[in-house]
Amino acid sequence: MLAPTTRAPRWTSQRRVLELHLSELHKCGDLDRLKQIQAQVYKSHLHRDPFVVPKLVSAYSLCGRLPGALSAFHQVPSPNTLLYNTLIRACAHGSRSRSLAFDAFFDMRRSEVFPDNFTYPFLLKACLGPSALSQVEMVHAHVVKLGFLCDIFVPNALIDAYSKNGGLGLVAAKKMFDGMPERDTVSWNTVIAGLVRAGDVKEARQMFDRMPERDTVTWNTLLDAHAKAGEMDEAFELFERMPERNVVSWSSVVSGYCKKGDMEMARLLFDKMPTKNLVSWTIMISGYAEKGLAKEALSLFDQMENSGLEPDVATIVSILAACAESGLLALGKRITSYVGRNKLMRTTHVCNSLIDMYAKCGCLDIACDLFEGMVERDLVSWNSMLQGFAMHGHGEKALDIFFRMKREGIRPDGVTFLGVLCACTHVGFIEEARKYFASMERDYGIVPQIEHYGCMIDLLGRGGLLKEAFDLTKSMPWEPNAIIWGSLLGACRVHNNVEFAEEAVNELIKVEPSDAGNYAILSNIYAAAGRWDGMSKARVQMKGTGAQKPAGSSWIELGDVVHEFTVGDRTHPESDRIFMMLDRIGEHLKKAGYFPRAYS
DNA sequence: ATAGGGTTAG
Repeated sequence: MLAPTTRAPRWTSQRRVLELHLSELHKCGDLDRLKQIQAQVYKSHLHRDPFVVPKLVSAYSLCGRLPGALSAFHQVPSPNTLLYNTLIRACAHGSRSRSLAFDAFFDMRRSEVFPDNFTYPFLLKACLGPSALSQVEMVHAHVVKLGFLCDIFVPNALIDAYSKNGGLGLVAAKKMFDGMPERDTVSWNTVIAGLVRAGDVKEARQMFDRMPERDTVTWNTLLDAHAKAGEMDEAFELFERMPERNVVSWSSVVSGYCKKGDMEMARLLFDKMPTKNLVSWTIMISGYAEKGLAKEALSLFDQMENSGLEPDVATIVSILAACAESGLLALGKRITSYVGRNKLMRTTHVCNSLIDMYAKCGCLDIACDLFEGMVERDLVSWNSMLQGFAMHGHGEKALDIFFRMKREGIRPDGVTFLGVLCACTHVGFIEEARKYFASMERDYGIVPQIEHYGCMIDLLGRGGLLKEAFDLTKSMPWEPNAIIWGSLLGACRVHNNVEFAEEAVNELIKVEPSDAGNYAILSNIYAAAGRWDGMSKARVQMKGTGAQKPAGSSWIELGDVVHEFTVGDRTHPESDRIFMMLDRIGEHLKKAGYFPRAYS
């Protein structure tokens, strides 16, 4: 028998309605709606209600408005465990507010509000960055002291947090896993994911084979690991063997074949997918875009829209990155017009991707207009613009950007200095470059990475300061890589220095023995110096390694067709006319007094 | 009554 309906007191039903509205916000994330509801909360005097406020806090967090979450939190004079937990989760969510999660936690402890088993998984999400490992260790100690290891969610979250901290963290994660009295599928999946992240696909696979019960996530993790490692035979074998496939499984194989460049196979599987979501479309479109296949990418983008799916920020950013990589301006412009029609797309992130894409495609004027038109510029915006100018040889403009960002109080990072040093190279500012390089760590606390050394070495070498360039190479805290030896070698060629060149090329061959270009360069250097003995030695050396030099290529986009050219290639339909034009240009150059170097 | 961990696009 059902009990007769009892009428709840008016204030209770009002609160129920508000709670319901607030939990609906979890899905849509509508900020205006949230503000309306918050006004209702105030009007009903529920802004201190211990069950309503947590919902407000998480709704604000889901809308990406941490200040709103914080102010809702601060309305409550003495927050309880639930409210603190929601706040910690809200802070852990954003990338800039992670330290606030710990502030909230310490505040919670000071107020003698007791953490529970829900507190720690949230707090562990906030452990990222340089001091993450010690943070995880601290949380681990708390957990042990308060005895929350018995809730399997907590050790699982610990495994995840530990495993995100490199080799040392992975050791701790495995130790945690081994010490658990009981493990569930998530425990296994988390260690396996950690191993994959660390690049140890082999051990991940061993654990996968040892696992008592695998779910779709387990299969997907390993499938994707193989796909990302370029091992598509293994990936496809797992894909066929797995008992159940979902969108993620299909997306992973499609993505794997795209990365391998096997677009036919990728497309075949993409067409066979039982259900496609925004992610799968993004993978396929970006795959085409990255390969410069404009027609396919454009037509697929239209098909996606026709199927009723709205691209989101991630889709747009991903496609734009692919366009930037291949120089696919046509699709980039199509995306730009899409962004222009959608107010939701006017985010800093999207704008940054547009600037990067236009800059890399050589349209610096458009990139510049976009940059100047931005209302809110973040570090990435400044870096993209700076890098864009530097990359295309506009050293002064790049440095102007650097001075402007300093004036506006933006803290530069390592990427900024990479752009600055690159700009100095283009304008031959050796003295300035030395100054900036020295100021990185001293004034900004940025430890120069091997890329920064590479820039400096390149710059000194180009300037003819070969001795200084070699000295810097040897004083680096790392073993020089192929890029560094290569740029030293380039400098030796320009400045006709055979002694240094011999050393550089021998080192280059040590780190990159299968690149035939290196032997060719060595041989050319001997030839130029009239040392025929050395020349034939280099030729023999190359034969011995079976090295092959992949042909370099250049390409240009006209309309929406990308024309690609390689050395000696005569497959282009207009080939004869192109070579005729090249000859004419060559004549003009000679008349203007330019003679190509004998060896380059 | 209340909220939580692992995989895929960036």
